[in-house]
Amino acid sequence: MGEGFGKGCHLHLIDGSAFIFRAYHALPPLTRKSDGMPVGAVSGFCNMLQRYVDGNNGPDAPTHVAVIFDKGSHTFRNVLYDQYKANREEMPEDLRPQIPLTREATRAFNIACEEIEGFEADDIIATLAVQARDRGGRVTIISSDKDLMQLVGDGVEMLDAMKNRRIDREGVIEKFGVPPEKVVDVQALAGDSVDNIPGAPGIGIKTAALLINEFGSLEELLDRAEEIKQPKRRQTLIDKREQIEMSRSLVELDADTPLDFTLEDLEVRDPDPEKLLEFLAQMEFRTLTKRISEKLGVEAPVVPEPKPEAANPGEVAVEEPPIDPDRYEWVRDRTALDAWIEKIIAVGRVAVDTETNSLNEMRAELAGICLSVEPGEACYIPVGHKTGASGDLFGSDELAEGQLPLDEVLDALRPVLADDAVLKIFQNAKYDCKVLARYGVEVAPIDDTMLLSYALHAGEHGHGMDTLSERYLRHTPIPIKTLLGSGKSAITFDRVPIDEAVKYAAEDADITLRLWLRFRPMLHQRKVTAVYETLERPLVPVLAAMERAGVKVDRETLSRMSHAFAQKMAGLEAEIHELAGRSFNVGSPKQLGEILFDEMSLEGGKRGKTGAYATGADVLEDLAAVGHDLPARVLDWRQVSKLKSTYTDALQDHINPETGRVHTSYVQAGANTGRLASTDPNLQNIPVRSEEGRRIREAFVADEGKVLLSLDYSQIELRILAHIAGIDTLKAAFRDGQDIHAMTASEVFGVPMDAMTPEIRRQAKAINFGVIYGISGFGLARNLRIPRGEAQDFINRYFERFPGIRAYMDDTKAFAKEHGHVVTLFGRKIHTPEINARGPRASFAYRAAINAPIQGTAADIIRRAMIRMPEAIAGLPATMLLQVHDELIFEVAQDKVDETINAARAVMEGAAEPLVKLDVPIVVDAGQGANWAEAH
DNA sequence: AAATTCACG
DNA sequence: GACGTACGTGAATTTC
Repeated sequence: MGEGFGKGCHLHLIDGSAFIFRAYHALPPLTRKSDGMPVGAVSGFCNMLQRYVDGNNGPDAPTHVAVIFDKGSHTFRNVLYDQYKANREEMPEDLRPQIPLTREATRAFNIACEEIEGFEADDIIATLAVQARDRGGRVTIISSDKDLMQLVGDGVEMLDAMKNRRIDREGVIEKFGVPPEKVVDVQALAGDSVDNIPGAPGIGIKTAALLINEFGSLEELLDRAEEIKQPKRRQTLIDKREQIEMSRSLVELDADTPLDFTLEDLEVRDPDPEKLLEFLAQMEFRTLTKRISEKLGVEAPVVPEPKPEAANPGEVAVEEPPIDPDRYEWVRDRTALDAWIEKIIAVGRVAVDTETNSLNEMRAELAGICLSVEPGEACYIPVGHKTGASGDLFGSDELAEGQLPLDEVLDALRPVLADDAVLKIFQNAKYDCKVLARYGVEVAPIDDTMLLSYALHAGEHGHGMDTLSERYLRHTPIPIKTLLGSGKSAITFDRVPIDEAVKYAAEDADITLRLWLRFRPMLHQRKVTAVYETLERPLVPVLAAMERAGVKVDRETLSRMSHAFAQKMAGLEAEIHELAGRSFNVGSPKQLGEILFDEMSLEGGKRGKTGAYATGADVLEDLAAVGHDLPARVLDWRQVSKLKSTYTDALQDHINPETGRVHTSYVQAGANTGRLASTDPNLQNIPVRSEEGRRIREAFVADEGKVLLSLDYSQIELRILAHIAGIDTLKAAFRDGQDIHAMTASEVFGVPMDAMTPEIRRQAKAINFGVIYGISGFGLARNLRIPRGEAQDFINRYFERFPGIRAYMDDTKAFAKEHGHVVTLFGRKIHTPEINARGPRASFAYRAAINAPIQGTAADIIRRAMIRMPEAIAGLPATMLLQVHDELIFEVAQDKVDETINAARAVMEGAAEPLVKLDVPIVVDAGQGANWAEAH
């Protein structure tokens, strides 16, 4: 033992509970490999201790140190107030078993570890701090807990280890507006929602500090409460005196905790390397064990390596040769090609991949085709490679050596590709099928590893070849960049030297086949065969046909609008600069934020995480509403700018010169819920909500003698919600064809239907949508721009009136937590891997899990309609062109409009059947016109 | 490449 | 103890 504690000594007191919680929330839920014990918080805790110890050198190093923990949940404060900390959530299940381990960790670092039954850590810290101070020593409390700030002063400081910021007397005044000795008085008034300390209702820290500074102390304030001018505040202080005084006793720390140890026991000790490393090894912290053993100059104990995980748990490993690009074959003559075709027919399946000179399926020209029949056996048949790939600036259009003629290859392959008895396997079949179709080659039947993965793993990960190969084959494919380069100097695939192309291209076919071998049997095991066979596979040719058809877009109309928008923008820009007093880039949120909140010093400037002011539409609207002209003009400018750049300008570039039409591409495996996505260009977000924007739809026109037809599902998601959650009132309303939002308003707000106002209906509509999105008080409040409490009241009343909705939400959450996925009415599984995470990520996952079955079921229904549509309209001069989530757009000869509507509507309204019989009617509205604006 | 904003259902 | 929030998308633009 060293000398007694006294002058010159420096005591560090670490708030152990704060360390634990911070560690727990900062790290993903790690488990110990050998037995699955959760150890994430312990790991973080050790890292924090290690960092703390490392930082302790130099003149300011502590002479004494202890980590202080809470022990027991019942303390003297619970006797004072039975609601003390009553709103605390239960400790998470996976944290509880880690608590004793953090004590062990502390001892392993050879740091004093102190706790006393029935006392909070804060009281022990207070007691030690006071003792140390009284004996002339310095104290640093390592915590950012504001409850400890009352201890600061006279050589006692706090240190926020996270921000590495010391908090002294000045810091406390900054935080509380009063010096440390009056912090308790302020806290007594302000209360604390975290610890459930009531305080004085309606008084926060700011007001409390004001009052205490004015009256000098809490006692004085309460005694002279009559003198307060504000009537409400005066009354509160008089009425709630008892509650405020009790709050004070709750927040005041007890510096007389009976200790069973002394300050001398806390003397800093060097860690015992053997003991520390043994603990770390036992926890199986590899990195930390290594780092600390290096630091201490000791050999690291052996931590057992975990067994490598099987690529797919539950899967039998497939015996396959390694992926070796040098083994692939370059097919350069007819004999070789015929041998491959013979092999394909014998096996009855082949993985196919086409290489082209463009990613645009409507323009791409074939460079070559690759085939694979068995893992490790693949070939590349080049047909369009040009000479002069490198060195020659312009290349040359001369065909390179060693290629069969394109026509000969296609003629030879055509029968196999159309052969019912030969399955053609692709990764993203739609792309290859569209390219081949342009060469007059039909491909059927097909399988698609991307869609297999989508049916199996939606929500778990992406479904691109690279992702799948790395995840399921533990192999990183040759990056296409190594062949094509990137940026300006990038070349197209038809200019890649053939010997290199063989390795890359054939590898893709090899990988596709290997993925197929794994995924195919998994469909049954995971019970998603029906999803794949009825919702995915048959949709491929339907989408391919829609994309190839394209929609006619009138360039003149767009061009005229572009010019009008440009003029309007210029006018607005001049006005904006005038109002700002100087010129700046209106398109730059950063510059705009500085103008608004720094130069013009408008209220409400909030900075985002990057430090820039937020200038979103909601912010600007609030400013405009209080009479500021500049933000109002910027909103106008932004609207016009968006319409011009994204729509009238960009859309013109997408008009295919050969067809005069715009050919979007649908991403079938993009959205986790089963929805499609539309890209290049996105035709699912063409403006409609604003009058000005809607006019862009006038540019989407029908060919001569034809009209555009739009059929859309009415309120499909709410109908599905009513069915799934089993809400009789809602179901009846839909059956009776009532206004569903007005009905909701009537039920929730108690307003009779004949007294309904548009405003009340609007609020009910927002709640209805909110429910579909996994409602929260915060979200609804923001949407309706009402106080959060009011929004919460709405929600509560809604749940009271429709208890089935809450039951649905609870059940869905529980299902997701148990199974890791949710499921649509048609069996589509949407995985929710983050549902058991913690913090904001879990909240996201929760809301997504609520929404997914509803959005996903709607997506399934329209998919079923689309798949049946070609046959239903087969005899009609009608083409299905576009899908916008709940809407299908057709182009049809003028004289067959009614017949088409009848046929298409029947398919859409009956799309759920026979698999699912909904308790609510499905209603489809129809519109027609020369352009999309008229048809919608 | 990331962040911000905004268009749609 | 502290934090961030309606669900699902794609594209243009600015900024780093």
